[in-house]
Amino acid sequence: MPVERVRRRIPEATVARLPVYLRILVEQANLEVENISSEGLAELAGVNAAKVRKDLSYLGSYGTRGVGYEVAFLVYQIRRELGLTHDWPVVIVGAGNLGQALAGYGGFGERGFPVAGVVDIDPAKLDSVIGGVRVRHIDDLGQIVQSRQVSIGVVATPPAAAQDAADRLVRAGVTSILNFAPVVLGVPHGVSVRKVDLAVELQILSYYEQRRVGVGFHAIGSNDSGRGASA
Amino acid sequence: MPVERVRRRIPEATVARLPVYLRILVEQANLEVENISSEGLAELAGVNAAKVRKDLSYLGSYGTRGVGYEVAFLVYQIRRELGLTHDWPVVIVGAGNLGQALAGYGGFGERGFPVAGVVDIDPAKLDSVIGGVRVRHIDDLGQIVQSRQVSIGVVATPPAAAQDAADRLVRAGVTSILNFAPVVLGVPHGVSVRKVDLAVELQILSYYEQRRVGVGFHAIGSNDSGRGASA
DNA sequence: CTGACTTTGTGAACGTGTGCACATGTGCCT
DNA sequence: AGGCACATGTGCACACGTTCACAAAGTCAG
Ligand SMILES: NC(=O)c1ccc[n+]([C@@H]2O[C@H](COP(=O)([O-])OP(=O)(O)OC[C@H]3O[C@@H](n4cnc5c(N)ncnc54)[C@H](O)[C@@H]3O)[C@@H](O)[C@H]2O)c1
Ligand SMILES: NC(=O)c1ccc[n+]([C@@H]2O[C@H](COP(=O)([O-])OP(=O)(O)OC[C@H]3O[C@@H](n4cnc5c(N)ncnc54)[C@H](O)[C@@H]3O)[C@@H](O)[C@H]2O)c1
Repeated sequence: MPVERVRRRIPEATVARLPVYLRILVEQANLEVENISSEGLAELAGVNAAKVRKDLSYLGSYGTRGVGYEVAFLVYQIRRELGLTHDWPVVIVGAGNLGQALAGYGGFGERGFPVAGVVDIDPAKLDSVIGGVRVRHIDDLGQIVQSRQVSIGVVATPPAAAQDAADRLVRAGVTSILNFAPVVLGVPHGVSVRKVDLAVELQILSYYEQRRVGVGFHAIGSNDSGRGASA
Repeated sequence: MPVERVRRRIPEATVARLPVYLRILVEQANLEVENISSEGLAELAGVNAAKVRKDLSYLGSYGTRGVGYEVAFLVYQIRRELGLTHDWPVVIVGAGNLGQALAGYGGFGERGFPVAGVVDIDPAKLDSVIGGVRVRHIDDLGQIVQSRQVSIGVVATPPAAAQDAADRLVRAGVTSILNFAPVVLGVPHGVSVRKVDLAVELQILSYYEQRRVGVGFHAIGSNDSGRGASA
């Protein structure tokens, strides 16, 4: 009886690396590379080969022993697993310094995250056009989210307004938030939040920089794959 | 014999949280709060109270049982541990969309990371002034790094130029790099790299968003402290 | 068809991080 | 002075993540 296969849960750490593999694989596909070994992919991603194999094994056994992985097929599988088979329109709250840079950046649309809207509370910002999108009033948020089926919101307001922005996003129906303001957002169950805090990143670098007194190197991880080696 | 106490190694995960505690503690200090309990701090930071205590215990036993931690003193200790007792000037490579937003953002200087310089390779970008800093040619990088004692560099160039930017930073003497380009940078031993990849963040959100079919919530961690609860 | 070679997929050992639970220390109130 | 309430600091068990090492599975040349 072909019961729909139960979705394996993929470890958090693996989920964070899959996008990196995906980017590299797409690049390789553009270079007409047809197959890639775990070692080759590991090299390009700056990680251990065993880690690559274990990560990919969560998707299923899609490699061929003695050969490696078929690039195009892996791209397809990772896309599917990450939910990138369709676009995820994004709405940006806050059309300041950062909001404008984000909205004007073409890289998101290319990767399946088109900017469905940019909203701001400041009347002076309204109706300017950034990256082909007109800045609208924050009261239009609900309408934008509904009509464009937005489920991801980006908070790019000053820290003091970030919780308000998040509340409005949630009320409008958004269920995932990427937060650039240096504050901890409170959200209801059922809503995911990821934060990007640049000052924190610099402070972490500062910590290792400070310790680097006479001593050698540090590979830094956590967020990502820091690494030493080569040049 | 007062031998200089051997520096305890602080776990990576703790180092990543200390800046968050620090920000909250500074806020509390501004609100004239004198003492704070691990529970209170945990609440504000969106983490477990035991974790807060363990994290702080790596700095030493600076709490008072029955009372909590003295805010001002903790601020001092965390600053010291993170190496924030003095400023860390930063040089930004790439004066595009993002580089301009970063350079124009006052928040870094406030937190001890003044922008010592912004460089670009495109003659058209030269001599424009962003956030009080004039954009200079990338050939001036060495001079800027030397004269301002810069040890942290920010890469905000297109992906194709990122490795070149990193190489130049390293050659100029920079030993920590914050990379915004979606590529894996190769650097020599002794150089730390952290990367911020916004597309990756969105793709991680996409993964959890996709799975949210009927099911409840997800707290997302890794980078940070995602969280569920309240509104 | 055989055998040498390549590379995957994964069991198992290890290391790191988390969170409970509680003994221990501190301040306050009577 | 003594007792009580409170909050820290940490031992311990468990969960999660990483890496090694190797059998199994496949390729390819002759
Ligand atoms: N610019 C950077 O490079 C940078 C770097 C790190 C962090 N950040 C953080 O990103 C956030 C935005 O930074 P920025 O430099 O763009 O700030 P900004 O002041 O330039 O822009 C903030 C925008 O948000 C709008 N806004 C204010 N309250 C709002 C509300 N309630 N609803 C909707 N919009 C509202 C403002 O009108 C303004 O246009 C801040 O929290 C900042 O700390 C920015
Ligand atoms: N803008 C965003 O919101 C955003 C978001 C996510 C990621 N990024 C990434 O950040 C990076 C910068 O993005 P952007 O939008 O600012 O791009 P951009 O094209 O606007 O700016 C890039 C700048 O780098 C300069 N440059 C090119 N080669 C250089 C070199 N070898 N040395 C020094 N400078 C050089 C260019 O002259 C240009 O001014 C890209 O890698 C992009 O993928 C940007």
